[in-house]
Amino acid sequence: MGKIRETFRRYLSDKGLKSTQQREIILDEFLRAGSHLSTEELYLRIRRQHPNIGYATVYRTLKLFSECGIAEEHNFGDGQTRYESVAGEEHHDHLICTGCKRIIEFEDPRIESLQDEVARLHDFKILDHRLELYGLCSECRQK
Amino acid sequence: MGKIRETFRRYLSDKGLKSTQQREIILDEFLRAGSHLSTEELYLRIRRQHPNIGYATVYRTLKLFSECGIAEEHNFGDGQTRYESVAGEEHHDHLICTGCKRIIEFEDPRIESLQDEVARLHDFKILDHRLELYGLCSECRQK
DNA sequence: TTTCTTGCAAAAGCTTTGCACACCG
DNA sequence: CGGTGTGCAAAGCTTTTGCAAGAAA
Repeated sequence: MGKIRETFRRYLSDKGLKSTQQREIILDEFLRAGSHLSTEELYLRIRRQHPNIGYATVYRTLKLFSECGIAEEHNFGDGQTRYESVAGEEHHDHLICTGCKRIIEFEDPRIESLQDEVARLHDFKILDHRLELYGLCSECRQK
Repeated sequence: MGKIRETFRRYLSDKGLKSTQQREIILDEFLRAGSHLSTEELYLRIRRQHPNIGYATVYRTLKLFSECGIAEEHNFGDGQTRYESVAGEEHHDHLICTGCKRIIEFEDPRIESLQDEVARLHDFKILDHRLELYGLCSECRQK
């Protein structure tokens, strides 16, 4: 079984929560679909195959994913919360093209370590961070 | 006259917009009040002295500030848009204490230049960016 | 059974807009 | 005057929640 599924199921049982068909279906689709989906986008995808699953369930399940650490919430400024699977991979940040809305992930350990340094300077304990670069990709600049 | 007021007035006249009492009052209070205010917070402050100024006017005026570059919109994840005055000062980023909600500004040119490097690598033209470090300040850690 | 979940619909927040009247240039 | 701005209230959106019926343990 996938590591993520395992993490999720363990979280549920640890908390006395239940494993349900809906949660499995939502997790499947969440993992299958690309990253950075909004609640609504995921809901619409799921509804194709499972029209009886409600928006609230998707919403609540995504919160669960976030709580147990298999997904991260993001807010790219379009007024929708987006979720991204964190498949045990390295942390990464985002380049966001304001033209075509494309989201590119990147990762730079040098930036991370400078962040740690800033935090030390201010006697801060960093729990999370986000770095987003907004701009235009080469294609959109040509238009 | 302050540089910011001048910028704002020039923007208005360039666009054929009008300078009004309300806009002046809102700008005054915006500059006087600390940074990182939400629309509502600013509205409440203004209402003390000017109970007849409506929320919508504050909202629309903040948008104007943002358009003409004297304010920046932020979203720190609490569901409210916040505005910060950019008094011609250096760009800076934010350390946000999730305990006491305090917001500390910082600035690190080394991080900025690494960001530029990342953008170059992906053939991106950066128009804006944001870096936010969430965590606990020393006081909140002691509790 | 007992407790947790679900789906629906409704409530909440915050943001945005329509409109009639007021004001600026 | 003509066009823009204001204030109010209402509409829009997304996110949350209450509740009765349904499913897991």
